[in-house]
Amino acid sequence: MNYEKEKLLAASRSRVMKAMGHPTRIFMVDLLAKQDLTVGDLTEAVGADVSTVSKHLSLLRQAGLLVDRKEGNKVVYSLICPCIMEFIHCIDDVIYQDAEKGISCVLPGAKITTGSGGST
Amino acid sequence: MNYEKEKLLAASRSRVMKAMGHPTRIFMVDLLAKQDLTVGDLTEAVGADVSTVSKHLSLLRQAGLLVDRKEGNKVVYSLICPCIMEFIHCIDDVIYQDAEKGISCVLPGAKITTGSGGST
DNA sequence: TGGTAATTTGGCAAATTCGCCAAATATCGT
DNA sequence: ACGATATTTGGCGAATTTGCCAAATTACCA
Repeated sequence: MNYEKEKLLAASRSRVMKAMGHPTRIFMVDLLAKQDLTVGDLTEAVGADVSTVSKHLSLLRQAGLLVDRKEGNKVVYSLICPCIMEFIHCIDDVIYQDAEKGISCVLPGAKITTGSGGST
Repeated sequence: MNYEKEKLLAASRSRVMKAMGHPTRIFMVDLLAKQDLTVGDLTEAVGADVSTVSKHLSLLRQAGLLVDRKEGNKVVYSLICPCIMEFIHCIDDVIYQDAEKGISCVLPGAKITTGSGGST
């Protein structure tokens, strides 16, 4: 089989995934899920150069995840699709499972039985 | 605020996202959502070098998205978390919205109202 | 045991991404 | 209009990713 359509779809999907495949970018998406924020706000939260943050935001906007609007002096960014966070919580499930396997252990509240405690 | 926890979480999330942030890799995840497949099967479907596919699969496994098992001569890969596909379908929503804005237009069956008729 | 098929690993060049600085742009307040 | 604040863009070196080839590894079968 050729999988032409599937590959095109995969290309589009991967673009959106890749947009979120960066710590700073998904961190900002997380913040924006709670409230709209200006570039300045996000810059302070992220703790990187403004230009870096601006470029990350631009990338997320191009991926179709964010919209921006001008408010006086500032630019306010908003998350477009509320379902994104549901989606991200699904990812968290994967992380939990990883954690159980000892791959990573960073989810707040994750109950990791490290140490010699026998897994069944 | 410091956002320490949030940043750690973001790092984990971005790892999983990044794993799917590649056309070939998310294409394989899509295929594996329908049925388990061997490296050989996937290599044929993808159309790249076996070693390339193997490395992609290894990366997805390390991200906690796939598991592999040996069956005789071959290695069979399976998608761990069924919810991944729901997650991906949420991404598709973003793509649809992008398409409406003319950003991209690749979803099969997407109804894009550009002025001129496009593909059949 | 030798040969074959299936998969993984090492290595390397090309391509892409990342983050900072400096400069440009836009808007506000006076 | 001028200076200050907020954001974007250009550019560059550093780091990472990607994909192919060749070689190593593993399991099957005669």
